[in-house]
Amino acid sequence: MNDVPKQGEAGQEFDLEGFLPYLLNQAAEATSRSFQASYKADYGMTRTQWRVLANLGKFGAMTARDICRISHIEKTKVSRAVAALEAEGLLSRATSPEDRRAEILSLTDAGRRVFRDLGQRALAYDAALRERLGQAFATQIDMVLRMIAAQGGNDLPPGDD
Amino acid sequence: MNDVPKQGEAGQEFDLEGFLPYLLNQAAEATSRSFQASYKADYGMTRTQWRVLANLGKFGAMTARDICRISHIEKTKVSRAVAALEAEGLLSRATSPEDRRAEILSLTDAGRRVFRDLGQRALAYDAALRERLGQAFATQIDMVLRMIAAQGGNDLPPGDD
DNA sequence: CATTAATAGTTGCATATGCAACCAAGTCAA
DNA sequence: TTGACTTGGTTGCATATGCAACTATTAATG
Repeated sequence: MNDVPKQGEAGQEFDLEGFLPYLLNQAAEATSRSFQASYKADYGMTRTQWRVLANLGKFGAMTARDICRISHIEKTKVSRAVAALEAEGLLSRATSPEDRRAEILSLTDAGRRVFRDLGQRALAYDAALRERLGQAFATQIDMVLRMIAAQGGNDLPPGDD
Repeated sequence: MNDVPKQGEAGQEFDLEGFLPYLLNQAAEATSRSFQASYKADYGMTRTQWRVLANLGKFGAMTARDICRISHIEKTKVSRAVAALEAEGLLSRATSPEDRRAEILSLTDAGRRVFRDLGQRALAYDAALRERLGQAFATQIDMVLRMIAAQGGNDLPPGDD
């Protein structure tokens, strides 16, 4: 905490705290971390697992590839999450009749129960958060985040860090 | 993609795509992933390393603990990032005179150079992104993200996922 | 002082992830 | 049909991370 950072000789200096990717990460981590307690502690699920489950819960049966497309999660991540969820008896696979490479994934009853439980908590969590932010803002932010998510990192392949 | 998901019997059903933590993550990942190319490809840095460096670059010399407080990054993560940056000759340590447990971290000249380079790119990246979003919005979103980051997940310890 | 309770950092271990290589089923064209 | 190419998924390996346990130093308390 000593010397004042030297100003960049040419333009303004870079300010981490105004850097959108940084802010987004902070915000994302804060919320995820907070909600993660639910699926981690109670169901021993990973974030990816929770996401896969949520997608299946929301959109119904579909193939791993579909999940990748929809959620922008990497192939291998999905593959492993699916394996784990299956092992837990939360989802089941069925080779697609049309394409024997593909596997149709669907939640089991147990899986649906978990989805409903976590879904409820998620709704509550989300509501509380938006409450604190103010509805108007919360609505706007949705739009912006969607935009960023969609085109913020165009050209690049999916998958987390 | 078969059966329509059964509506939750009680309240509305949970919609992943409207879930703030989810949206934040998507957005954060999209941007981080995009910008990460800079520090990863050119300097072989990890995101954590880049953040630590950015903090030191912005705020000047300080202790690892300070970095933790400021950036909300976990202890061990910082410890390792520091070790790595040191190995690369980008920062140097000096045991604090007041407290021999603490180490004062500061960027070396090389480190400052890297910071300036990446900082420039970050500025450019950020500007382009905000451009696409529209300045007005971008300003607002900053506020909201800060709020979320600050209190979105209060009560919880730092660290990623 | 002597003991006990923090605190700054590091390290071991188990897990999650990214990437590239790989297998198997499909497609396309000669 | 055969051979080249694409595509749905999985796996091996190296790396990044989280958590808990640990060292060294300082603070607090008797």
